[in-house]
Amino acid sequence: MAPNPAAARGQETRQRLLDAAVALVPELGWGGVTTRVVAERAGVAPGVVHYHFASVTDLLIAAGTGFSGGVLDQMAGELTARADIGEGVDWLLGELACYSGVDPASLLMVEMFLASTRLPGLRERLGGQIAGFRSRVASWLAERGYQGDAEVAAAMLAAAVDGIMLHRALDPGLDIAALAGPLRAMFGLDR
Amino acid sequence: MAPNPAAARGQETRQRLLDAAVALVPELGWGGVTTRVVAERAGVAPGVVHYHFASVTDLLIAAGTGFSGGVLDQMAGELTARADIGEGVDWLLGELACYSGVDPASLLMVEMFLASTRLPGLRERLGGQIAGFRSRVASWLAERGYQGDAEVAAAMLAAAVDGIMLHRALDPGLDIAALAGPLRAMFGLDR
DNA sequence: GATCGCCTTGGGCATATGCCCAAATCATAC
DNA sequence: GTATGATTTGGGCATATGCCCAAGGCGATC
Repeated sequence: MAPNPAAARGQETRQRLLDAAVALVPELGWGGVTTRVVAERAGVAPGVVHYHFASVTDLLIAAGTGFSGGVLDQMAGELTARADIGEGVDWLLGELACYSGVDPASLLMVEMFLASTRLPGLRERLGGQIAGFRSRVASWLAERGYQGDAEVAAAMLAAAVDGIMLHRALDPGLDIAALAGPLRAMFGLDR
Repeated sequence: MAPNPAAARGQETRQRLLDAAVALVPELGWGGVTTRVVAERAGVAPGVVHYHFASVTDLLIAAGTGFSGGVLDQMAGELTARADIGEGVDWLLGELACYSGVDPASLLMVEMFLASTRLPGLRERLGGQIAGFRSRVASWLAERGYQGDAEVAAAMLAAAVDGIMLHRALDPGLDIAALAGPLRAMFGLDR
């Protein structure tokens, strides 16, 4: 089976559709991304969408989980590379400062949370990714000598991160750096 | 100006539309609520929607902010009635246990967060309500002897609550009670 | 009974949507 | 040159959408 060059081009336009979807969901909302809009953004004819994907929803799920998987994997990798918990929390808050709460990445994540309540397929995939993230963070916490249930602390940390993201969307003036105090206290630091 | 009875009936059907919208947004998503669906749920003809509201979006904003205002007001009232911070945090977690994360109230709140990024009018109103909630909680924290910046702690608490809500939607097995440990630690309790 | 205000009805218009499909395209293999 | 295999095209269909509007109640006032 020779590596068909037409097939290769096909994979590339498929990727362009995925990229377009990732960009459009934050702009228009999960339900606002339509066949024609995503095709136009990707620079292809409308029919291509249903050639590469069974439905618009399928495209959105593939695009969303592809994005979230990458983000969570990289974030877990960088966090667990920190030498101690305090340093990790500080790094995490630094990262959060880059996310305004109304940036595309944050919005896409929240859109996926919501859509997953109506799409079992998405829910299963995203839930698995988050569980993986939590377990990696929990191992890191335990290795770095966290006193208490590391699984619970990791869940609380992940929830806090997303909560902060959510609230920054409404109040851009929220001072991220200041939140370090309570967050560090949560892990028994600064005593 | 006599209290016109026809006008009174009008206000009642207007309220039925608001109630229907509050029920439908969690079921179908913000963008999934259409003129005809909300009219049918309210038991009125489709035309009524655009008689009482300038647009479907207007209806959704009015319904959403009406709901969130009530929830936040009541929650702030009950929380700040607690005698000390530890008791308040425990009560809050108890409340959260009632919200599954996929219950209508939680979903409506998150839908509003997202929609507010695309609707300045909604954003302004919802942002104001959250700010009010935070300032009430901050006063309560300060009065109860919280050591540190009460405004920051209130913001972190509110964010944590919403983050927990978000994560429960994906992982119903998340043990709320266990989160009390890190949360209490955040306020310097249990030392 | 006639008049007046407000609410309600149900249909209609222009537009947008998801998905489909016969025909066109195009680089390669023969 | 022609056949092959895929991708791509652009239009089309049935349906759904937001918003509008002329006509119809319906109770209160005269």
